[in-house]
Amino acid sequence: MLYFTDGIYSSVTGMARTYIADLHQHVGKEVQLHGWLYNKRSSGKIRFLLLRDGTGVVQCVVVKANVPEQVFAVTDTLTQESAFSVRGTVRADSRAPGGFELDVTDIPKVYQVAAEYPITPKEHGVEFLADRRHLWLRSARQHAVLRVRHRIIKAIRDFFDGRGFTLVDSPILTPAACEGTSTLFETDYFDLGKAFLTQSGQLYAEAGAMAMGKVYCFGPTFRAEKSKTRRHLTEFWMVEPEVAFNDLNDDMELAEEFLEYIVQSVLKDCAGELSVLERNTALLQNVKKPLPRISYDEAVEILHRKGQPFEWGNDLGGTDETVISEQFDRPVMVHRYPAEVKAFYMKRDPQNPKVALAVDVLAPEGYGEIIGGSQREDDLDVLLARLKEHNLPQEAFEWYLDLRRFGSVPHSGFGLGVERTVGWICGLDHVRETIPFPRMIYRITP
RNA sequence: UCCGCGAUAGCUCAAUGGUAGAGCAUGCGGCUGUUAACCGCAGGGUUGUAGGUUCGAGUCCUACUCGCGGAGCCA
Repeated sequence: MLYFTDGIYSSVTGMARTYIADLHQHVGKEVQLHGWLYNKRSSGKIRFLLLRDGTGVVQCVVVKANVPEQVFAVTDTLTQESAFSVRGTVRADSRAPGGFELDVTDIPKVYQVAAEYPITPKEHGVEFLADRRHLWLRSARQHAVLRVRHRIIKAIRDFFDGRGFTLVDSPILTPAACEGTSTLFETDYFDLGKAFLTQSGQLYAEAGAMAMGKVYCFGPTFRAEKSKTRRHLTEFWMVEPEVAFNDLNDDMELAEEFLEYIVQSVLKDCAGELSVLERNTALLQNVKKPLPRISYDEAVEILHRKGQPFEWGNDLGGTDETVISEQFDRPVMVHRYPAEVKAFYMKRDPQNPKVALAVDVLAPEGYGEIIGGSQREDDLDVLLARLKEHNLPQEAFEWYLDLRRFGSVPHSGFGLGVERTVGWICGLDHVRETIPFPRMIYRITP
């Protein structure tokens, strides 16, 4: 990848700016880099400055005999995270982790000498780092996670955009609970009463699908549940495709192609990042369609065979999901859940009205549910009955019911949780590292 | 809301109920190839808060606060 070694000039020296990731193109030439001091080592008359610029880290070697006295003196004033620019000659060196070093000729500008930096090269606890998330983002590990996250989001957009989907954004402020189940964040909304932060864009995506055929919405989602686990955030990102005339099987096919596309894109473009994260990619290589499909009934059989206490009719818990996913070498799709544990809008299976035409995709290695989807109930009268059963106010859903009054068709869709997907692909032990500024029940800063 | 674990130097952690310690970071000094560099010296503490037991509490007891993990709920 090229990082714009283009016409951007330093106002200080009039010399083109070069990025560390592009150094391989400049071996033997003089370049000027701009960045921050990542770490420093010294040995008498030689200084090793580790410079990071967002694209990588390079060791800059300052030899006392080779630079003016004041340049050498400047190196002793630079503290960790001080910002400066450095000029020198690029040299390939097998000892360097990145393969290249810079033989420094000048330090033309020191932007700022940083105050004592709290995050040292040694280990820190999670609370300490979380309090300084805005600085923690500068570390190599966090760079890798954020780059993978970026690549995943790009893959999501490329996948749908390349298949004729239209992005139809759903609102974040909504008048009522979408599904009536979760606890939502509430706020005053002028003279119109209460408003809630959305827990899902799905109902609006259905309206989009009836208008445009194939749509997806992609935005932040909010849950006020007091969930306190490594898989939960109060604010997270979800992408929700919705397709008119798709049944449950079409939905599962879309989901497996989608997951394959995301994972293979990351494997292809983020090998360096996954290496920094020490991620074993063997299982990720397996993520290709077809993904195994089992019914909820078969999932219950697996649990019983593995000695897991479980009663038909319950939803799968975190441990149950892990036990099931351990039986497979790639994500597994579990379909046809008991209708009673699922949302009101899911269509029941005509073959067995006790189950809903729903599907959850469970990621391997205990990362849990990354996709939840279903075929939607498209019959007006059935939907009206479901609203009553769930004690939901019909008037709040009139617009949604209109979708069944004016050209109702079978349709289906699903939602993918971005943070869980990032956590799974990166092999992280907590979703709080998958988003730049995580929001959890006991943390809203920084 | 429930269950479990934890809180000691800026950070990560030690310390049988008997004088509060180390590594890193910081400051000073040394070293021309260091890779979380190394070597020497120095500064740095109301042991989360409030009570209690004891001749004596970082250590034992009670309550509280905050955090972490899990359950429930969910992506």
